[in-house]
Amino acid sequence: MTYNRRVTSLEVAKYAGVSRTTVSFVLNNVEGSNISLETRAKVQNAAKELGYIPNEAARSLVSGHTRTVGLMISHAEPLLVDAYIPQLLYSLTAASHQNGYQVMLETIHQGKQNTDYLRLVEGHRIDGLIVLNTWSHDTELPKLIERKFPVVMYGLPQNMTMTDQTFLVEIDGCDAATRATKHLIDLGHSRIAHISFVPEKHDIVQPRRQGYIAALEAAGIAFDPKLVKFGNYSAQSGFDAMKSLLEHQPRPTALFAGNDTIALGAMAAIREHGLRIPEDIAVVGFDDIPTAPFMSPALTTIQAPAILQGKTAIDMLLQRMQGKVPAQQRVILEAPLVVRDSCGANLKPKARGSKKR
Amino acid sequence: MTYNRRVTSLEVAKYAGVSRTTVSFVLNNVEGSNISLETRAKVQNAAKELGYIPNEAARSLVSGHTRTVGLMISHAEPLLVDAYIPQLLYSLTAASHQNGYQVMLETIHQGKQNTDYLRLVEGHRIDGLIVLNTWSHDTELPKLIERKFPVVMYGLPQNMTMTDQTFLVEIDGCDAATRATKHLIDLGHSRIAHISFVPEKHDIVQPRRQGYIAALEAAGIAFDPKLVKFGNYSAQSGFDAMKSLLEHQPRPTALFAGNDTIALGAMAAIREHGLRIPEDIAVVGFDDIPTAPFMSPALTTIQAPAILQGKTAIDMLLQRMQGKVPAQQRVILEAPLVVRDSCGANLKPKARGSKKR
DNA sequence: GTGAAAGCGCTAACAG
DNA sequence: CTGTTAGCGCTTTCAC
Repeated sequence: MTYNRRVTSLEVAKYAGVSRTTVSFVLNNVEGSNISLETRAKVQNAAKELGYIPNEAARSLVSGHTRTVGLMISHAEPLLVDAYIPQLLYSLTAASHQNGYQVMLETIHQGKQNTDYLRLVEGHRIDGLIVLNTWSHDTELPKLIERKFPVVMYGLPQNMTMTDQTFLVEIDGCDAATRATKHLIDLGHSRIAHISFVPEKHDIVQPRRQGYIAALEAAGIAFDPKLVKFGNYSAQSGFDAMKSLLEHQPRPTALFAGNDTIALGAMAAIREHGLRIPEDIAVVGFDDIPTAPFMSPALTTIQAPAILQGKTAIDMLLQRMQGKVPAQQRVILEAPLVVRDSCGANLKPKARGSKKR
Repeated sequence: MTYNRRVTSLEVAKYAGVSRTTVSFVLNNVEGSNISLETRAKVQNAAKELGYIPNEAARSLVSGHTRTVGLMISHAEPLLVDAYIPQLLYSLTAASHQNGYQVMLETIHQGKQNTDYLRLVEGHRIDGLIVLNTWSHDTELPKLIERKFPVVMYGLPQNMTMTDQTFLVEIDGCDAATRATKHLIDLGHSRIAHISFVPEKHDIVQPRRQGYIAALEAAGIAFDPKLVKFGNYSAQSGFDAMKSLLEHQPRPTALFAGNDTIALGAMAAIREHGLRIPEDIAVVGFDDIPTAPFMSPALTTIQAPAILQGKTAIDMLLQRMQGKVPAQQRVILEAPLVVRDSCGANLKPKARGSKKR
């Protein structure tokens, strides 16, 4: 590679007629260093003219930090089919860059429960870590957290308990699921099916299931395990699960789906079965992905605040990386139910409304 | 931060009773260093027992490379609403990790045409760069490429020409658009609308538009600029654009959408207008996002090979980073038309088929 | 076969 | 107010 281009701080120093120390002080804006405005300007000009950009490896070797946050996605497969993580990614990278941090992506594929992300930490490639999908069999993550490495998670893994080093940005999935299910109950449904992800693989799913059951119990409806199916995060899995639910007699009259993508697949199955939504089967989703308002019919769903969640997580992590203690250890964000057409609530009062969000 | 944990190669050396050189040779499997199997084992044990992980900053300071690839997404907004980039991301990170490379994400937000990604290059934080959405006003990227820094792009930006340093992994968007449009023409349509992204912002869109026009011309159909609308990549923009197209008289009888998400929004507008798909308006999309088979009706669309595209780009970049010259400078991947129900081709011959992909 | 020593480019005490 | 100097932890040439 004839890729030669190495302006070092020494060259800048020579060019400006000062020492490397001065260059470092000026360019890093070190406080308490009384350097004349004139010298400052000379250095800054020299740096600009030579196109000097410090070598980050050298910088982080001596400073001990990297200005980089790691982003671990334990199950990367949802990226392929679901719209929630991409939104999080957008917000996470935007917030990081705004604060001068780079983002290093560490994904774990195909259920390979590896701990490669530790190399990022131990190899001093990142200053902090955001964990998107926790994976409860990971025994390294709790250790890392206990060692006070800055970590922010999107929910508490099943194999961990809160300690003073646990920092979370989450929604109350149980409460949200209860509200979603209750909404269907209030509309007169009692045979309400639920399709979710495989709980062993996804910590996020347990609260949603619990909330679903809680709502049924609160209404005096017996919980029927046959009305619960597990797929993955994909539309295909929602389609398949719904097909099998439709063979159940008596047929369910409503569905609470574990996410919007599953709901989309399930709705396709319902239509293929010749049934109408919401007249024959009402559907409520979870996440409010951007395409939810444009589904047919527009999807009633729990609005998970992806953008805010990303920004909040970075704010929290930033504080931890600077040695501060965030105001809250556990930030719980609002997740309101957005009523559209798929649940049937808009059926009687008036004709279907506009799809504008 | 009481985050103390610094096993250095010196400690490993001491523990194993050898010198740092030996440790380095053993752990890096340096060829030509005759080290006894016994010593090797001692070192490897020591490293394992002490939990030694080399400091990457030190390593890359001296070696000059970082085992990291940069991933630049010029317009990050599609992440919020479209499913194509996430798939690419999945495949890109999977291929990188498989080859022992980390992925650094550099996103540009809100049309801020900055060149921050240069800091990754000049700061020696990455060994190579993948550019997802090119941005034609960027004058730095061509320079970087000319300086032989390893770059692989997803299509040639409008302000660049092929040189021997240009490496691309793309699809023939023009040809694909021609085939999509011709498919509609063959089904008897002549008033075919087209909704795409704003061309000034998205290099990818021009070939699609050209292909659309080429197909019309080949069939002797006059191109009507009023049938072409520009939105962005979102469903909302497709919805809005379609609403305005539906006011056009005589109404278009078919739509070729610039991507599947736009198609989804457009279909919602068509339904809201009380029209049927495909009977009143046939729809063809572009990308084949994973939810396309589950839309209502299942979307006929051009299948863009996201997964393969990601893998191929990494393969190419890997070669370039190792100083090799890839076999091809310009890899063009297949993008077949997938016929489902939204185009109407399945209407006459038989009832609508299964939605299984 | 193994070790001593130099140096990657930077920051930050410590003198001057 | 500025310069000298000593490392950060690793790789790698060159002697032993």
